[in-house]
Amino acid sequence: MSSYSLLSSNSSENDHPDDMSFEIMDFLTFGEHPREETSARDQPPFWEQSHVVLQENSSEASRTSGGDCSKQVSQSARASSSKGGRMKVAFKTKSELEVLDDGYKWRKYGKKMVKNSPNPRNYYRCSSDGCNVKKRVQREKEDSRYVITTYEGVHNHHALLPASADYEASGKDTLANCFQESHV
DNA sequence: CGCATTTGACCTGCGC
DNA sequence: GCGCAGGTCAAATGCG
Repeated sequence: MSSYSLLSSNSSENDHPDDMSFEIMDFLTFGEHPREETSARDQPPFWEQSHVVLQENSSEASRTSGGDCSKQVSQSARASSSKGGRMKVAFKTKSELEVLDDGYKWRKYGKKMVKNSPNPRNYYRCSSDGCNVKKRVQREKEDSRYVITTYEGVHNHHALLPASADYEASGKDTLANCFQESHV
């Protein structure tokens, strides 16, 4: 896995540092852009939505994303089709939790210590039948407050958990909610 | 008891 | 061909 690298964060501004449950620091996409293929779907995964948003508003990302979720996007997405095949999305978040609630149910299937990092990498698979989307979660070595999450593949189903509705009611933040807010 | 997590073993790809 | 590193499997374990 050396076909990409995370963009460094340029942003030092933080509108609501004390309110932050996490910040979205970097966001990258890989492989085919799913928008054309999945345009018929009424509810694409949140990162696809955000990918579109961030690409279209790349220069405005940092100021359009400081909404109710108190999240901040410091760097916009970069698309690549060099690898072809499976869609990959990677982003860095500031969070105490490693597993951010994105509305899908994940099953952990592996954990590995990686070279050049004191933090282990965790491997998750979508637990829905027939959906082989995977994600890797690893804390950044320089600053373990940041979590690097890489999604691989595209869900062939809707979110298992009604994250938006449930968490809206409880006032709890989710990645999905944040991106929804950013989208407006 | 069923399901999720843990964790060591195994597999695979890549560089030398 | 060998060794290393990353990724996955699956038995053991824990928890609700």
